[in-house]
Amino acid sequence: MERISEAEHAVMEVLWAENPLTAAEVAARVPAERKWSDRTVKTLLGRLLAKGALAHEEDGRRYLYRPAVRKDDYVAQESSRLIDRLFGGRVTPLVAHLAQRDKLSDRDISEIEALLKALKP
Amino acid sequence: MERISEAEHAVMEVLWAENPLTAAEVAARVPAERKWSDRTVKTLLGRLLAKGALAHEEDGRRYLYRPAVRKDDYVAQESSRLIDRLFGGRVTPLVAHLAQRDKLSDRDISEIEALLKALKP
DNA sequence: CAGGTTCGACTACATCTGTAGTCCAAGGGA
DNA sequence: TCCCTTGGACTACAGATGTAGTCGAACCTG
Repeated sequence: MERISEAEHAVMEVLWAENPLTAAEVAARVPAERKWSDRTVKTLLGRLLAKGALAHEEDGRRYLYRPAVRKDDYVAQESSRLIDRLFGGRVTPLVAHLAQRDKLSDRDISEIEALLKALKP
Repeated sequence: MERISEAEHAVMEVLWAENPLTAAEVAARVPAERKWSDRTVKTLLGRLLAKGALAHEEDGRRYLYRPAVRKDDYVAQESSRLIDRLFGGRVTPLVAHLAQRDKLSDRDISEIEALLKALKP
């Protein structure tokens, strides 16, 4: 799976949320803070197509775009990437780090505990 | 704190592990898989200096480099970045994701549970 | 049917990255 | 002293990325 850049990721999010969409529809749904012209969105759609991250079907003379990679796979890949690079591939140091940096609220802690408990046989 | 690229990060790791070091010493300590010429390492050191991620003191006509940002801060920043982008800034979904993708071994689970228990008042 | 509109394809261009190469001055060895 | 080495500064250059602009064909509107 070819690497998806940050800007491209914003486009993927739109299509993971709803698809298929035309280029104009995607542009309309990209978060407004980006302030992208629709040219920009089209460029990103083109690059994502070329990377195989999107598929398209023709609808008259337009394309309807839909994801060709699953969000979950993308998220897994990016997460692993970070965990490998910063924590030697181990999850515990990541959690320890978050804990130490006070990134975990009491509520987070409870939720995660419940989650882990459910995982145990 | 200006963004540190992946290649630059490899150089930072060397200096976080041991410092101060000369450029040649850094080059000697970079993981061999990188197969970087020492020119490359010098370029990266220069860029990191320019970004303020490193500090240098003069030692004769050479520089001794040392980190100017703490590893922990860097790690925190990169972690937050990912969690914000992929999990809406919440940690629980990250852990849930890792769990669901079988990234958590039984041992991870036990370790994390112990860690969380220690955090509770 | 003619002209404006909309599409995708292609082109542009500055910046960042990865990976070096060149240049000149300071040092060190013969 | 003279040359070779070593150091940092500056330059290079291709590929990725962010952010568009241009162009020709197909459509719709009047």
